[in-house]
Amino acid sequence: MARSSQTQMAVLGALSIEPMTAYALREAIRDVLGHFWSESFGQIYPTLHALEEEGHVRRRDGARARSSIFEITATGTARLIELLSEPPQETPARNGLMLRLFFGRTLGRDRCRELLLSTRKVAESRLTEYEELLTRLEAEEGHLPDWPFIRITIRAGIHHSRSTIAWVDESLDALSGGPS
Amino acid sequence: MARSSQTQMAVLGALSIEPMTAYALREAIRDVLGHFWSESFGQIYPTLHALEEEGHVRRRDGARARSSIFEITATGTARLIELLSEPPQETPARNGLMLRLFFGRTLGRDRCRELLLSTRKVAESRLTEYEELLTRLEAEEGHLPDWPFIRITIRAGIHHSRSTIAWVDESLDALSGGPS
DNA sequence: ACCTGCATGTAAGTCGTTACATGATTGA
DNA sequence: TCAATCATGTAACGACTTACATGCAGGT
Repeated sequence: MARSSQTQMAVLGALSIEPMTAYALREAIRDVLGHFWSESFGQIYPTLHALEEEGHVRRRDGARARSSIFEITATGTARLIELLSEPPQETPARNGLMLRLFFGRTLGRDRCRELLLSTRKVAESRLTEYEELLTRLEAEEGHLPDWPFIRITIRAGIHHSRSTIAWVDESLDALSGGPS
Repeated sequence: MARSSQTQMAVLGALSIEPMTAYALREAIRDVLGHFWSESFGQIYPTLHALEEEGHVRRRDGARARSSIFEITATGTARLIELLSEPPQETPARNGLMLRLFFGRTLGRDRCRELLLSTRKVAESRLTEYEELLTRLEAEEGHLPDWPFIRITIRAGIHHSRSTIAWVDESLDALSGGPS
């Protein structure tokens, strides 16, 4: 239930795909889940130790103790399924862009336009990124059992970016005409 | 700059539209900004007091001291513009839905379908809500100078909900065929 | 007399980030 | 040998939420 189960979920999930060190874990979370998830450094180590004590992960000790590779255990997999089955808990909404636009009269039309333009730029580059990622992974990992699910998350990014771009264009139109 | 400027922005922004009590402020933030912003109770009072000390808001004292109506001052407006002009700071991504779908192989196809269906349901009811809100406010407040900006934020909700629905439908299609 | 809603606040605790501190390994 | 990267951890701090505590006003 409570107790930062969110971080546990991300850590166990990553290890369920492939065993790795804490350091690699952090990079995997940043690079692979980065588009929709983040964990800070200071969370990963304590969580990993807690999971180890509970027997949900274990060290697969190769020669050196200096860098331990963690792998998920059977109870860890059970725990992961349990966590994944909990309803996603919404983080409190905090959209700085919308807040600024909402008070756009005070901020001024020009600043709003700039905000919208830079939002568009970000959305466009994300869109390209997602599309390339999809093509590349489709070829490299298209046969893996995880792929259909990974694909869904990338498609979400694509849909979202496109809708952002459309909304920005509409909004810029709405803001033109009339002075500052 | 730092120091929970986000909360200050929301508070000053709300007061820039209309003076009100702390209590009303909390309700306004929940009801009006609720779709993209949230402030907890325990934040609003301290922030309001801090803003008062800095002279950015003042109490407009009617008869009773028991409920003070706060209004924004000239320096408060300046401060608000300053805050609104700062680039929106991204909150670290934490999308529980995507995390669960990403590990969908472990979670299981059926659970993923359920998740998607309930996401669709939420998106549909949001969409209806936004559309009704837009119609209603267009009539009631369509003439106010704040309206074009408020409208943009509602349209964002509409675009976003629609794109979510389209993505869900696509994903459900992708998940059908093949067993659990 | 009582309940609901308006109104104001505080305290404790969680969650999470950032910065700091340390050291091994590897390649140039 | 020196820099970059891999690797592990802690400590301090900040942001935010929840629960608690209090009391008034107005309607039934």
